[in-house]
Amino acid sequence: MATLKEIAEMANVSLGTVDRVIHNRGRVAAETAARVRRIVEQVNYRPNILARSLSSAKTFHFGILVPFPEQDGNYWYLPRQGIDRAAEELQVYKVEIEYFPYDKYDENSFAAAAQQVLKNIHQIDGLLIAPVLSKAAEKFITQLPKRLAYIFLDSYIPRSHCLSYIGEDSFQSGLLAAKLMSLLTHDGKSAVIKAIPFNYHIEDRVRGYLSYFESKPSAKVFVFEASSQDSCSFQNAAAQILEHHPDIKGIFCSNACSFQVAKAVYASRRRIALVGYDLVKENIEWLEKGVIDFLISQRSEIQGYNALYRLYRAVALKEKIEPALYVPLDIVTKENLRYYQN
Amino acid sequence: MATLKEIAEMANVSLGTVDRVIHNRGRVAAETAARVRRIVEQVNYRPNILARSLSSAKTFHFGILVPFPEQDGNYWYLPRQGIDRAAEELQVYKVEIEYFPYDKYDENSFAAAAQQVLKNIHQIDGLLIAPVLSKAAEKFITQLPKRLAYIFLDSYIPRSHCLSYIGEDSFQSGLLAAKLMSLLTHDGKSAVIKAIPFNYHIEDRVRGYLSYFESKPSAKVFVFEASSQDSCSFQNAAAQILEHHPDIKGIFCSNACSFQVAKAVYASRRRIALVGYDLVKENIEWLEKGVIDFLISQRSEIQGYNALYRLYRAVALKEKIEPALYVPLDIVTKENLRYYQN
DNA sequence: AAGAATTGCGTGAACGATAACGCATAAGTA
DNA sequence: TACTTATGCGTTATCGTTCACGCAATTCTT
Repeated sequence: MATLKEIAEMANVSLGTVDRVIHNRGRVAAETAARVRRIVEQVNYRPNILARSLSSAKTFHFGILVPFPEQDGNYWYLPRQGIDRAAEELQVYKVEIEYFPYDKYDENSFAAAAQQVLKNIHQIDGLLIAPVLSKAAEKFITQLPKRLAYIFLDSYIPRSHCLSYIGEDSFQSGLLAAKLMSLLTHDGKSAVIKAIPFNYHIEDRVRGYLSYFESKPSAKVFVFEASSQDSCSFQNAAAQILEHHPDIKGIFCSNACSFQVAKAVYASRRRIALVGYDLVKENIEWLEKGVIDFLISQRSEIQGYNALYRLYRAVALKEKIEPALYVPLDIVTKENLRYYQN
Repeated sequence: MATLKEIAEMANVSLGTVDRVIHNRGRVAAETAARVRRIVEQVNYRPNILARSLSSAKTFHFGILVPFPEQDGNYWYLPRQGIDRAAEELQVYKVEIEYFPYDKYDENSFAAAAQQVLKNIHQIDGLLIAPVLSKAAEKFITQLPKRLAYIFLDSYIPRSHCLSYIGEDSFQSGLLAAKLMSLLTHDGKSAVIKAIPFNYHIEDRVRGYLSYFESKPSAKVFVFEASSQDSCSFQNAAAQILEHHPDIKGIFCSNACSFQVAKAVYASRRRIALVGYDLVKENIEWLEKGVIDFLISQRSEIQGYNALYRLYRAVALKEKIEPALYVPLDIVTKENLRYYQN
């Protein structure tokens, strides 16, 4: 691999000149610059990242705008773990992160976090945003300086200038859930518990689920709602379903609160197929107990890890990154669970 | 993070002395060494990897002993992809790899590859071994110099001094396959196609499969064999099964040759549940077509990637690494396939 | 006791990039 | 004309290691 020094020799200039050309720092004659650039192309120069981050005085500051970890049945701990892991690895590359957590059910809370970010915006080199509160987030990103890079995690805002989106394909994930339910119940009657308030992901999962069964009219599906803010709401909803639908064969829980549903199913002493989401601690316990049949995992830890890494690569290494990364939808059951933990 | 220079100042010695202490290069008074070591402990010194690999003249050479990529229905391309990806990333850290591929059905071929390795052994810093031919591999590792680090990929040799094993838990993987088959066929009669010649993994998968159904006597299971050396053998075996067992509900193919089985199932025009292994190209096609219902993937690409990375971390960074990494057993179906492809 | 070998320690040149600085020469301004 | 300012380019210190080298002081030879 060619070095700046070698290129300098080939172009009959000094190392400093090559450096100036590469970084467009000016103070180079047009002719010389062209000559250098040609050679740079020719030898397919790639800067040595090691040398760069060793020499560069620059520290990168990334802001992380995500919901409080406890929210959505402790779901938000998972991406955070991945973010923290990436941050640790990136320490040697002079990367520092700061969390600006918010309450995902409170626009004011998001606004306050956003305000914090904007206050220090000149010393922030990039943002990782989970735009769960889409309206508030949409407003926020218009207030960002144009140069500022940001990546969306988990959710997405169309027509934004985000560098990349990392998350699941929710529709397909609902479809997958339906396929599993179809196998478990032999296309029996099933209930969907939709988390409210409105969330793009959840809606999409439910749409995916319903669309799978559209072609199977024998498999009846009923949709119910439960509030993801109130931890008991899912349990109550499930209990209601079980009480009023003695012929129900399965329940699909559209978010990480599946353990609440499991409690109700367990209490009913009936054999009900249960498909849910995400490897939060309590879900894992109910999966092990055999009350939850399948959990669909969206590799939440990996999502966080990859998101921060991509932000780093885009901002620090100026790499072009893929506009979207759809993470695998892992099907987790009692039999393969242990290999997904950590 | 403390640097050598800082430690040197704290210990009232020069940078070079600290370096000698840390690397046990001698030429340091016992007293001085102790003093330096205490401070090194105290400040929890971690060498800066960037600076290290930038300055170090040392290039690491790792040998890769794996079967030819085409073997086992092109299976061995997958780990190789991961190894290559890791090698590319590790280039800046001065890592070079060399393949010593062998024919997994020919002990002589392995011996020849091993001979090649031994010939250049003094310039090799570590080995990645897929000890598929366990006897030959066992003999080989006794011939290695004691200092030489090696990691097992895919398969394992007990009582060896390997740094780590990376692969699947085959028994559990067979169990998982059985669970899926049980769902697909409602505990109907199923056939297992066991790949021969003898292979520890395959045996274990089959044992896992059978053990799952032991508790369900209604679900009859028959075991057949097919040679993984002869590409048509699986197709023929499947055709035989389908012909002689009109009441069969599902086939479990114990290795990556599942696409051969799919051909036979497709030709029979019967609706047969089919569970197989690994995301090789042809398997993916039959999964998309709906002939294969589930593929269990052992993250073969990731296996390769992680294996080389661990070898690097163990040898170059002298990190302690986990003695075993059981990769997740991914359940891949038509609905979530696309997110597993690369 | 004179010379050789060993021990203890410091020095300084890499590695490849960043970025400040300095110094000519050229162009613009009063 | 004498000055500032801009342009074009080279030089050099720095980041944190590695590692060869060199030079005393000490110890071992014979």
